[in-house]
Amino acid sequence: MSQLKVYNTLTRKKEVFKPINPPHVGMYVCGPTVYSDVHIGNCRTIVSFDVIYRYLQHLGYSVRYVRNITDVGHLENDSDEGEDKIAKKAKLENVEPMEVVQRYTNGFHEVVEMLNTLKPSIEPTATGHMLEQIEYVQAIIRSGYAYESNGSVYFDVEKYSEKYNYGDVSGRKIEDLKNNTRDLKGQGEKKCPLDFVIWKRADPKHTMQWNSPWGKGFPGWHLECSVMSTKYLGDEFDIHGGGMDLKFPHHECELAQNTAYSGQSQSVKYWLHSNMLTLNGEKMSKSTGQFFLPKQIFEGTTELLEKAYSPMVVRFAMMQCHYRSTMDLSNDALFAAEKGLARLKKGLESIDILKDGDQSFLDVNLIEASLESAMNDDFNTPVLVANLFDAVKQINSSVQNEKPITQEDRQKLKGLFDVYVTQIMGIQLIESSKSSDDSKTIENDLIQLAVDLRNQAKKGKDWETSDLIRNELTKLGIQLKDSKDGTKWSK
RNA sequence: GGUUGCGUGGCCGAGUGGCUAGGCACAGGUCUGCAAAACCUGCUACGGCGGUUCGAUUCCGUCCGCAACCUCCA
Repeated sequence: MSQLKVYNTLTRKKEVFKPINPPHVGMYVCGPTVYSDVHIGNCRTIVSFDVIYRYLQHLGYSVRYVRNITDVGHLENDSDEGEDKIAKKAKLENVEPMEVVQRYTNGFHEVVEMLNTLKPSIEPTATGHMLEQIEYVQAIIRSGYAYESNGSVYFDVEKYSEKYNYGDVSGRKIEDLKNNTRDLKGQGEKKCPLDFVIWKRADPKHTMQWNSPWGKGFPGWHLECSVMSTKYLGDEFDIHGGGMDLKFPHHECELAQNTAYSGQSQSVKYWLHSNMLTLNGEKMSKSTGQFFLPKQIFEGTTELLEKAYSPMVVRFAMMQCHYRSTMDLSNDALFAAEKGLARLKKGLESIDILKDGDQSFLDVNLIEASLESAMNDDFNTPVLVANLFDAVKQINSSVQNEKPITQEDRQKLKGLFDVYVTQIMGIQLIESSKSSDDSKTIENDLIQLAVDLRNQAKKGKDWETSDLIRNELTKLGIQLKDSKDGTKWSK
């Protein structure tokens, strides 16, 4: 069996994955800031790490998956006047900040559930860890890497970089950062423009504020992830994930905070980053309005797409692209994914109609090895999918040529689909058969009646009538398929 | 401007120093009263120019184009 290799942003290499305390694995992924609807680009990251989570479990690891909800502290910008995103939204809509938080947290959960992602083991919130965050700030001040200034507390990047490397995650050099920092207004409280806020003074009008040793205020955005990851996973843990765009400054700051806090410079063993989703070649982004919402795809209510695509189709489209590559979302891509998914599904169904025999036409172990090695190569789902399609091709041609398969291999082959498609990629091939209510039964019976009538017409070679029925049913969105075994229909 | 990454056939997207994924689309075929669907077969690409090499799409250099980050974003 091959070993799992993961691409570590820190070393920019694929490394053999060795957990710190096997069989336990600690994984922290940056979740959403719940100040507006989650868009489909956000979802890609969640789905990417969902597959990673699922695969680690498949390998037998006991994973503690922590994903935060940012409900305070995320500023609009880095200046002193920078406003908290949630507070701003609450003011705008004249509601409680926690109302904003609750609404968009609910929306986020609803969408990621539709995309069939597993829930994290712990989903902590920033507001729920205020004491821990204040203590963390105090600890960093004690260690000498933070200073108070006018009621706010800043992380001292220059001091930090005397002993440690600031820039490891994003691959930056401190000199370059100094030279390229834009001049922002209102940075007077900082010793150096690179310093970042870990505790922010709140003015009296601010709706979200807590008492602290430095007066009333709220935590800086980067702080919560440091605090909550180490609280639940320890000062040293295995995987930290998030979107590429968080490398700098968010993850860079997080790592610096961790190190300053614990003196342990290897707080995270593997940094994993998923790439961006693009729309017409440009990054989806809330701040530029360049995005669409998941529901617009599921319901087909965006002009950029020709029709609606189900969450499973969207998820499958994501699987056909590696998590570290940018993925361009388009109607063509989704259309192709929809057709491909149907093909995969048909392939699975065809396993049942393969002929019994003493020998098998295909080597199931070989297929299994190909699926496993794809996933072990830094979670390469596109290759996994390609290998599955290879299997489908073999299945189809065997159905055609009536080649046999042993009972044992048949079960094993079906098992592979279940494990790799359903459990690891999280794609439901078989729709959960929702108990058909009465009206649906009647509908089905009526359709069957029309089909029967048409078949009677066909028997009498009354093509005019039979085509009329077929065409009218097509107009209603019902497709008829004639075959040797009779006529089947689908919606 | 700085940093990082990318540029693959009609489209989407893997990967590799020689054996040159996969899906969609397209073409031909099987099936069919005709369709549709399904299935089978076909379709040999890696931005330009140099270099290293027996051999490069893959390594190196350079040029062009694109993107991300450098300010909030998954």
